[in-house]
Amino acid sequence: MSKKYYITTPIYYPSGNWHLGHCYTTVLCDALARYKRLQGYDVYYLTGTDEHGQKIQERARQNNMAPKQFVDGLVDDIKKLWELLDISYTKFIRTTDVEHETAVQKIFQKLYDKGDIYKSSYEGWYCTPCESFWTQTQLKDGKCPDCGREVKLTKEESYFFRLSKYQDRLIDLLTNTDFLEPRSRVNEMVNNFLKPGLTDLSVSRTSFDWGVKVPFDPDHVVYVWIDALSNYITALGYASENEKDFETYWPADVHMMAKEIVRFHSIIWPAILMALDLPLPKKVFGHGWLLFGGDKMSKSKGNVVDPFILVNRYGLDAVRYYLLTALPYGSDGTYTNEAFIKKINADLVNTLGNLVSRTIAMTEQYFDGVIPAPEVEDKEIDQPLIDAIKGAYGNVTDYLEKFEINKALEEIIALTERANKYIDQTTPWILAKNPEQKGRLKTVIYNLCETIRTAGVLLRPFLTKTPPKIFAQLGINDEELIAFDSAGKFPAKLVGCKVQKGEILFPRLKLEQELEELSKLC
RNA sequence: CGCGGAGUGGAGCAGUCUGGUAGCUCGUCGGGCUCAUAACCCGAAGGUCAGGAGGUUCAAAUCCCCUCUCCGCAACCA
Repeated sequence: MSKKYYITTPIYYPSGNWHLGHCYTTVLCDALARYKRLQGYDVYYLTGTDEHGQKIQERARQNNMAPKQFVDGLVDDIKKLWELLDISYTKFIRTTDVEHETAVQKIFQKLYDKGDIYKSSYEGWYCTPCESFWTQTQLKDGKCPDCGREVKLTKEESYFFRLSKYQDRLIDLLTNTDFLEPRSRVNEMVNNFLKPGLTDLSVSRTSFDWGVKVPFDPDHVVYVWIDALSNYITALGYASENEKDFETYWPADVHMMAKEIVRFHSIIWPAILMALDLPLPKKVFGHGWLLFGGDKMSKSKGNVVDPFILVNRYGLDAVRYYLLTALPYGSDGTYTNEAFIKKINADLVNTLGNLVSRTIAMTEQYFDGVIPAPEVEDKEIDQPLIDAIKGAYGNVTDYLEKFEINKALEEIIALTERANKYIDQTTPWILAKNPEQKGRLKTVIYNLCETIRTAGVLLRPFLTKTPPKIFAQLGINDEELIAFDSAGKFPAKLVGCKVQKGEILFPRLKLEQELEELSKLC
């Protein structure tokens, strides 16, 4: 059996505005999943939706729909989005799946039987119009922080999870292992929540009923913590009659998410797993936010960028490329239409696309499209390019292992930049005029073809449309030549391949014109 | 003193952990080339690194202190 790799996105809350932020996390995981698959891992890639809760119930009511009916539509939308983005997930879990709901009840029961869940009550300030509970410290001037209206002291019965019991183990986990990355998030968690001391966690609600019923107390529904977080194991069949996938894939290799939910995944989730006596995930990674201009993307701010518009207009790979390069390790990044257009032009059009175009064109013109065997070398000029070709594979994989996706891609673009320079150094068009230089020209063309082959192979985890186009243009029929680890091998067996000029990989975008169009469309 | 992050040429960023006179991409200007998608290659101008005529040091963007500004987090927005 091959090595396994289990990667997850969070399960998204169907708020009705799927935007580039959701796309970021999901495309990021997709790239990692593809990367591991290409390396021969048995990959399980999970994504899904978190569909219970008061907000959904309310919004469904506003739309005169049953909650399930309401979320069904939103789930259809997001599935279409993932299809649009070529997301290669293994399973899409919904918290409304019967298997999930059943398993959640079993988990809740198990924790209760063990004594890690107990019944009690909590006091809070209740805002009737908002139907929300607030703690003393959350109140603004004694009023509801959301709407500013009066609140009244109310007592609500609830089941509690003994989170406090796991405090020491959690501190140890976060501070003494690399469970949580980036490291800066560890400080945040430890200083804000662990050091001050954990309090037990309310894990049921009676104020709404759109959720999983507590098995032994149907007035209560299981609150989000246990319902949503446990998707990572219920998706694999945990607490079902068939736990085969669970046995194969758990623990997760990485839970990927944006920074605002790191807390739940690095404190509450491990505690639940500890209580269930299950192995912990190997890694929780909290990436930054894709900001719009300087602001967080949100519907209320009206700055949501529609992924469908971008993909339809610029192609999937342009969008995937931008997303994957937009965020440095652990930090925030920005989306603007202008930055997007410029980045695509600079990297994909001018550098990568143009290199492929000119290389194929020269191979056709000088060698009738048949990739020649190298003959005459010029070590001083050739070696730096060959070193770059050979080195790229190791650099890219190193960055991927460290979740520095943007740098991995930079590495590939840098390779193509290097090849563009090589063309100027070797001036093939001059070599072509002198029959005595034919041998030298063969080597130059061969090296260039190798470069674009390597770039194409290395791009396979990130871009889904472009690599096959590059291989087709190179006339590659041999699977070996597109295998991921073949990227590190030079020379490969390209000699004799019949190149074929295809459509331009990425058409040039006119900045002014596109900005105008986009402002109309969005 | 709530916690965390950030403040570097016109824009966006790297460099700060392991101190030694600042680097990348885009833009601008000049040159070269013509295989290529007005693309490509080379070169230049432009910053003294938020502020403190602060501390440590032979030497600080880089370590310490203070101030200012911006952003995020504080029970469910990737």
